[in-house]
Amino acid sequence: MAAQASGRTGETRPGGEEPVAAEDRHAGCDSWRSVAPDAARRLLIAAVEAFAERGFHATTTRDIAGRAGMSPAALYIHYKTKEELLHRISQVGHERSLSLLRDAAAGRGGPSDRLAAAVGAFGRWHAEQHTTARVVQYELSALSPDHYAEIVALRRRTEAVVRDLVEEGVRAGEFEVLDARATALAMLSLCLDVARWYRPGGRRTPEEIGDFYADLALRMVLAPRATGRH
Amino acid sequence: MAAQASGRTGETRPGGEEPVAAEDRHAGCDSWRSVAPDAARRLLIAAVEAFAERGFHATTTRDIAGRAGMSPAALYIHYKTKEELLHRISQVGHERSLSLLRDAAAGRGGPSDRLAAAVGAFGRWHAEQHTTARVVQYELSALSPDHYAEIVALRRRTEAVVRDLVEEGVRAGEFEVLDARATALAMLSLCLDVARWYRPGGRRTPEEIGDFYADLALRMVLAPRATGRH
DNA sequence: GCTGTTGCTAAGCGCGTGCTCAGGGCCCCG
DNA sequence: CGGGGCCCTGAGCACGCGCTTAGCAACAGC
Repeated sequence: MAAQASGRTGETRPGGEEPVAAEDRHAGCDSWRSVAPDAARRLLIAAVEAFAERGFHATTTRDIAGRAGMSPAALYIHYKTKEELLHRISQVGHERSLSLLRDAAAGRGGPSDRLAAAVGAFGRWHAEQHTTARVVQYELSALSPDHYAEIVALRRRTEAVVRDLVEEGVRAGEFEVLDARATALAMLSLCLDVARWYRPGGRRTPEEIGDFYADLALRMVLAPRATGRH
Repeated sequence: MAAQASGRTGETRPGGEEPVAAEDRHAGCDSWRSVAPDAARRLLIAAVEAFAERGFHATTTRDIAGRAGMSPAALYIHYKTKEELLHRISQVGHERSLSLLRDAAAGRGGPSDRLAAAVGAFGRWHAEQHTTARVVQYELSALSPDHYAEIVALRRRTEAVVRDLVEEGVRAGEFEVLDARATALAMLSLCLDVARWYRPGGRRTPEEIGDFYADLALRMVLAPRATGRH
C-alpha cells in the first residue's frame, strides 16, 4: 500500500454526463451473467447505470429502454414494473456482496486475518462495483414494502457476519472494543460510503482501497497504544 | 460511554409513516431560526421532513405545502422552484456542520484532543439533525449544476478541516497513518453514514454516538499495538 | 402455405406533476 | 370609508410520466 500519495479529491457530479469508462462497463456486465434472456440483462444493466446516475425516481422507463436500445414498451415484456428492476438489482447486489463477505470471513487465520480479509473484500467490491453498489446502498427506500423487508433481511445478515467476527476476536483476546455491534456498523459504514465517493481513475485502485480499509478496521479493534493526551 | 449494551439494530423503513418524535421536530425547528418570514421557515421545515422521508424527486410540491398547512401555490411566493428549497436546506446544513467542525478543530489541546472533539461534534450533529443531514448528504445530485458546485466547495472545506488536523498530528509525531487524506475521508464517512442509519430512540444517544466515533477516530490515527497476526 | 409463438414497436391513455395566474381577505395609513 | 401592499387560495395549464394495447416481423413445426 502506497503512503501519502498526492492528488485531487475528485468530487465530481454524480449525475453528470461523463461517459462510463470501458473498464467500468465491463466489470458491470460480468456481474449480471446469471440474468437470463439477453434482452432482460441489457435492460438490467441499463437500469443500474441510470439509477446510479440519477436515482430511481428521477429515472424514466424511456431512459432505461433507450440505453438498452429498445422501445419503452419492451421493458414490460421482461419486467412487470420499474420497481421490479430495482428489486432484482438490489437482490443480486446484496447477495453478491454478502457471499464475498462470508467467503472472506470463513477463510484461514485468526480473527484479525479474517476481519481484514472481510473488510478488504467488502470495501474493494464497493469500489469495483461502485455503480451497482450506489443503487444497492442508496435506493432502498424506493422498494415496495415487501421487497424492502426481503432486502433488509439480507442486510441484517451482512451486519451479523462482521459483528460475529468482531465478537470472536474479543473472546479470543485479540480485540478490545467498547461496543462490538457499533464497531461492526462503523466498518460497514466505511465500506458503503466508498460507493458514494469512488470514481474510476482516482488516486486509488479498488484493491488499494480494500487494503487501506482492512488496515483501518484492524486499528479500530486493536487496543490503542498509550496516547499523548493530557 | 457504556460498553456492550444489548438491543436491536433497528433498521426500519426510511420512508415509513411513523410519526416524527417531538424531540426530533423541536430540534429540527431550532436550526432554522435564521430563515426569515415565518411562512418561509415552515415551508423549509416541511421540505426537510419530506425530502428526508421520500427523497427529493419522490416529494411533490403539494406534499410540502400540505405539511406546512398551505396551498400548493403558496410555496411559489417564497421560493422560485422546488430545487431552491433543496438548495437552501443544503446550504444552511453544510454551513452549520462546517462551523461546528471548525469550532471543535480550533479548540484547546493537542491534535488528539482536537481531532476527537471535531469528529465527536460532527458525528453528534449527524445524529441530532439526522433529518436535515439525510437531505444534506444524500440529495446533492438533485441540485442544479451551479448550486451543486457551490455546495461541493463547502464539502471540500469540510474535508480540509479534518485532513489538516490529521496532518498536524502526524507532524507533531502523535499520529501514524498510511494516508492522511484517505484517513480523514474515512472519518467523515463514518459520521455521514450516521444520517443513514440513525433513528431517534435507538440504543445510543447522539452524544454517545459522537463520543464513540471520536474514540474510533483516535484509534485510526494512533499507531496500533503489536498485533496477534501471524 | 398456414398457424402459433416469441420478441418487439408505434401509438397513446389516464394521471399526477411543477408551476402559473387572477383574484380575494386582511391590515395599515390616511 | 378608500386605497395600496402583503399573503395566500382555487382553479387549472401543459407536460411527461408509468404503463397498456393492437399489431407486425421472424421463425419453427407440420
